[in-house]
Amino acid sequence: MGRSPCCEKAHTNKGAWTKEEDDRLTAYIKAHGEGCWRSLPKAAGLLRCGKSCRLRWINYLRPDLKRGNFSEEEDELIIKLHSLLGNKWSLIAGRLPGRTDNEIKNYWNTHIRRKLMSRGIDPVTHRGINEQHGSTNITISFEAAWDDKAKVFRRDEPTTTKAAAITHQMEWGQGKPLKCPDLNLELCISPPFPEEKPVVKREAGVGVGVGVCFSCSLGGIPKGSDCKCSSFLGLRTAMLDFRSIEMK
DNA sequence: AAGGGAGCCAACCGCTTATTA
DNA sequence: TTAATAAGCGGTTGGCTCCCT
Repeated sequence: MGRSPCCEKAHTNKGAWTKEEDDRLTAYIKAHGEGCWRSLPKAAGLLRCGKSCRLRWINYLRPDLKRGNFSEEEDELIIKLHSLLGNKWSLIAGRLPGRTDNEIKNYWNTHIRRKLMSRGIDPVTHRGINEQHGSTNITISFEAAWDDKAKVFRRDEPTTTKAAAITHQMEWGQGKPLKCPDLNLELCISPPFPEEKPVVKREAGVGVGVGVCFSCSLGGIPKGSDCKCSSFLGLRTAMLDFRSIEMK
């Protein structure tokens, strides 16, 4: 059995939105807010799929959208974020107020990719096109136990099945090192430790300070305002604080 | 002026993840 | 615990516009 369709295809419009449809959708959301997308089209008197309404609102009608050309600062921020996050457009968009994931994705594919190529940088790996790739091992391990009361992972306790499940969910190898030709890093992610200062590890004469928050450090949101440092990469399964990522 | 190709972007599709019963 | 459903996400497509020949 396949998934049931999100809407009745036979009675829905497709393709470009008309002015009237836009007005209806905008008026409805202004009056009732963003609620259940599935039931919205009927309630708003639109012959559209809920999914289509959601997309139209998020990508085009939302009043807080910036629109217009990307600034040089936005360009550089997108490049930085992409080098850290890859094609996680929604996460990148979250750091660029007024921009949507779709807009950034399109902009990346049409402008930035070419811009990087012209600089001799591979847009996928963010390394020089002519650079030789070295081999890399990435090992991610959790040494923590899940505290069900506090809903947090606690360090310095034996690894639990839940911690192992997260490793599995991240698809980073079930304990086996992941070979990645594009990075020369060995990473070790451990759970957050609120009172602890950011970890700085030095090895082979190279110090890596990693008290990093995307919002604060990359300039998206002023520190202390709306910054939610603890929701690292949107991972909700466990509270992974980027401050606790150790690099060696 | 017309035809064709390239670029751009809105919208769709299908998959994954989260939530609910 | 499991299945069904809803929402979210990223890749892809299709159509419009612009530019070049």
